[in-house]
Amino acid sequence: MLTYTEENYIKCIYALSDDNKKEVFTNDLAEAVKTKPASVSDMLKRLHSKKLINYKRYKGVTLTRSGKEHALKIIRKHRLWEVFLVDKLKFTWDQVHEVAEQLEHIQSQLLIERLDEFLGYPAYDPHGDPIPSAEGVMKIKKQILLSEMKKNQSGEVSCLKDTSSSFLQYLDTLGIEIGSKIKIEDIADYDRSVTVILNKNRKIVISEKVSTNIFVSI
Amino acid sequence: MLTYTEENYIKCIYALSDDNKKEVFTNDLAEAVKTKPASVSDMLKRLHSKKLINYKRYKGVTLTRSGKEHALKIIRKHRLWEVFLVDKLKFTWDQVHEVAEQLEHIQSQLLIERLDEFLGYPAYDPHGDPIPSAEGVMKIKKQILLSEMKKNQSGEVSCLKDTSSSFLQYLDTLGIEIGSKIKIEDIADYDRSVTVILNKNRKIVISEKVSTNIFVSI
DNA sequence: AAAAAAATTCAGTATAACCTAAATTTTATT
DNA sequence: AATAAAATTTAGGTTATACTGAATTTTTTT
Ligand SMILES: [Mn+2]
Ligand SMILES: [Mn+2]
Ligand SMILES: [Mn+2]
Ligand SMILES: [Mn+2]
Repeated sequence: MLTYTEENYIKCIYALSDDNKKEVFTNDLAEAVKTKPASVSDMLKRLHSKKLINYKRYKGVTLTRSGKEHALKIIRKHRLWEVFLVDKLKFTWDQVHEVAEQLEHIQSQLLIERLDEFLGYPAYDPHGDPIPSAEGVMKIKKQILLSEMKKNQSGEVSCLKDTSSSFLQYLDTLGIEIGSKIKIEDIADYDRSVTVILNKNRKIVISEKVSTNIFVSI
Repeated sequence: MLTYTEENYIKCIYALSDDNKKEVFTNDLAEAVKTKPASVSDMLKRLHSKKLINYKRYKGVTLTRSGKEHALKIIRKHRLWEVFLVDKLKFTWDQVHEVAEQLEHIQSQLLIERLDEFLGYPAYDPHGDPIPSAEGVMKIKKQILLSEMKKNQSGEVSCLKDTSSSFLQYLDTLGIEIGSKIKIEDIADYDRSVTVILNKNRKIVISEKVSTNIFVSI
């Protein structure tokens, strides 16, 4: 059984490793878990002795098979709880993350199975992120960043890179949500801001900072 | 903010104090939280310094106003989650306690308000225990132990003193649930076992060990 | 009132998780 | 290749929680 903190490290390593494809480095991890590199080194030793990570001093870490399984379980729980909060308890998409951070650590196989069933086996969370199956399989959607789209290209908002409250609330004011139809009308050379036709009926201008945080399926 | 363990102590003190009417003693508390009296003494000092308990060495403890408020909030969360698990996720009444022990520590005002609303503001949990209001008011039902009923007296099963899985599962085999109609047909002098008419159509015999763990409203 | 038993506290130990500062290793630059 | 810079680890220490065994205080029994 992992401690609360160990679970957070594992989850973080998975997130920073891009589905366990890249090594994760101590300083990046320290920043992500809001602690000091020295503390991370301590923890990496622990995680290694528990066979959750592959670890060679100074060389960065990856998750072992077991570590990745743990990570996907926690992500599954986090995202299912987010769906619960939005669909059943009428939370807004910017209110769910903090609570889900706590709920993801609840230990009960039965609970999460039944929750999944109760929610109708959702495939995506409120921010468009895919929910891993009970077997630990997560299918990645084909999607590109809005900032990478060409003029006149169309698509549908599928997922958000930044899920901070402030970003989500700003999207609310813009009227952008998961599933919104997008067509690129123009891209300004000067600042890379894009003019977008939203849901075929509204024209809005999006800064580069925003367009690099929105994924679109095309 | 209280730690997980502090919350468990506070809840336990409340439970052992019979709604804060009696002092609670170190050894009893140690047994209840499954630790050593020496550890309890440590914790009592901490809880005292946080002004959650009234504490005089060797004299037992009671909760302060603030301590009691905390206790009732935790109990409220525990029981609301139990209702959720049974009503929405099809848990049986003997499966909920362990998970609720974890869920009761989730910190979110909004979550518990919305959960309460989602469940339709239930007054009782699956074991018949009253759910404190958001303001911390818990109304005690008028009820007596089945073992204290007289011959020919009638009533309705309202609450269970023992909520262990084994007891609840035994009640399942007897066909007893919250709301079951009860009439005392006979009481054996020899072992205090009672013969009961259940729901006006079935006759069962109940040992004293069982009858002292069932509350009945009359 | 003294002795025995029970309850409680005190003193010391262990573990998880963190920190700062210093040392080491790797990488980048001259 | 030598030096400088950056990244990482190690060393040593702190705080919070919770444990055990010994000492102390209170209560009960004789
Ligand atoms: Mn989230
Ligand atoms: Mn999410
Ligand atoms: Mn319970
Ligand atoms: Mn209950």
